[in-house]
Amino acid sequence: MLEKQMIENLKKMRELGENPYKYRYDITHSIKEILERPDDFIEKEVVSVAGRVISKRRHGKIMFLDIKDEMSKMQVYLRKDDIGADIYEIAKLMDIGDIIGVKGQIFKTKTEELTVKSDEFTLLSKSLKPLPEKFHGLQDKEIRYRKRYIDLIMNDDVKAVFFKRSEIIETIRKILKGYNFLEVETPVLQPVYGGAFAEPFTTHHNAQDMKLYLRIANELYLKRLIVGGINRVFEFAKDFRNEGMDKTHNPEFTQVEFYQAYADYEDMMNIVEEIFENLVPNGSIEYQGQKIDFKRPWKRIDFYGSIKEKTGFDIKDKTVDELKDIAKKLHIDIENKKTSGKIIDEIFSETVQNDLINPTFVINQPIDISPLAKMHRDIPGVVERFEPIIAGMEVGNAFSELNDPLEQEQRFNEQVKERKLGDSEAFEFDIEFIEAIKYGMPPTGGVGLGIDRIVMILTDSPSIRDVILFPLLKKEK
RNA sequence: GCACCUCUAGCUCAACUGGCAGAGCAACUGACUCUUAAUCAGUAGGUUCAGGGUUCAAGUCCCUGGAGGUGUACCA
Repeated sequence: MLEKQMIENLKKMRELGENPYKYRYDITHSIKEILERPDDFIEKEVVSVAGRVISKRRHGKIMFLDIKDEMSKMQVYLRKDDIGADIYEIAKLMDIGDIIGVKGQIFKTKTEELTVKSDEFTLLSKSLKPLPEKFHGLQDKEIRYRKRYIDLIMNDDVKAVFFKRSEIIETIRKILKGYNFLEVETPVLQPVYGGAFAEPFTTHHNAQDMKLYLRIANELYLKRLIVGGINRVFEFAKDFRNEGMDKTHNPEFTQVEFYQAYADYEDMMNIVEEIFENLVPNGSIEYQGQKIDFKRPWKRIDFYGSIKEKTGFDIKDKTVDELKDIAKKLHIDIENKKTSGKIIDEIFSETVQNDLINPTFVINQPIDISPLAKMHRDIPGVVERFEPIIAGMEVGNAFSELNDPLEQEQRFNEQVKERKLGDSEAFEFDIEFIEAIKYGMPPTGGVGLGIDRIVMILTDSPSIRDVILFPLLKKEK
């Protein structure tokens, strides 16, 4: 009904000789600029601003509007006597949601509100769908995610999250570029997937009649570039994992991975700390009611050691049956976990991970859950690896990269075995990657950081869907 | 995947143990030249997510399906 009325208003505008969809409009100032230093504008230069009408108060021959541009909103005062009777007729046909431009001086009303006194009024784009009610805004989560544009129109804090997201990515990029890392692009479509434990999405290339996977990670390609002599390399990558969705998982998500030749995992911990030092300049933030302190150096805890400390059990060098027994004693459900690596990992996340609120590097993970990491130089059975944990969330993964091709070959073979034992997430054997590192890969440190989770933490968002503009939803039926 | 919850006007929400489907905002008509959740008078607006069942009677109870949320599983 309302839509019918809005189309009716559009028609009436056309009958009055108005084109309701203009081509351009000269804006002299953003509303934000005017609000920031009002004294420079009040009763001074003529400004023109443009934005969406979000509310309308008509009083006979005058009207007040609130318009909103990208960042801010401001009141507009329209007088029939100022803009002319013809234009005032157009203004009367304007609906909430229409996009307009106004030109005039800034003044303060009796109630001290900064207002544009419009001498010229231009309807720039007629809307034909009613916006949600102004006071309660848009609450329905389904509409907010499915039609994010309405969410952005109505909810300023949502817009702020995505501006912040862009800022975070820019900060990371700037730091890496500052250290002469080269930004590259590597394939999303991969004939062999690898670099992480996950189920891939599969697709098909018709012309080549070839099965392809959407990447679950870009690690093995970036390492090829290290082999090729690009000594510092990074990529902001959309990765895809064919798995369940929850507060911290979306099937497509963003990671930044970076690799530095001649560095080890200690060096990479320093860069990660530096990145967060820049992302959180005042040293601490609050996330979901908990204070998080980012001051360097971050706490480091040993993978096996922290489990022992927490539970009293030393789970290193145990058989699968012994591990199952320990898990049982700790009341951890490991029904679906078959390999010792999976059980160990589960014990860790159930006992230690959730309590790590302040940024912590969990270091020296077991070798059997780290097929791309180099063995620890001193401690047998573990690798040189760290996972940064913040607010109980794993926000990254990093190692001194394994560059011994024969050992890598062996590790892939282990994965193939696990795959045969039923672990559908175990690696495929990537023979081309082995070939690449056979040409010689320098010692290298590498890091992957989960951008979405980092944005969640820095914007105090409880769900990954709040930091992804268009999170995956089922098709509407 | 499983469990629980939700789905009513464009939006935000009501409707008792089954008994005429309602309000505010938005919209429409009229009044109003400093209002701001403008005000005042009036008007209109519904496949109650879809389909089936029980009943004299279903928004409400039952079944099937859909979408969303929360938790859990999976997921490094």
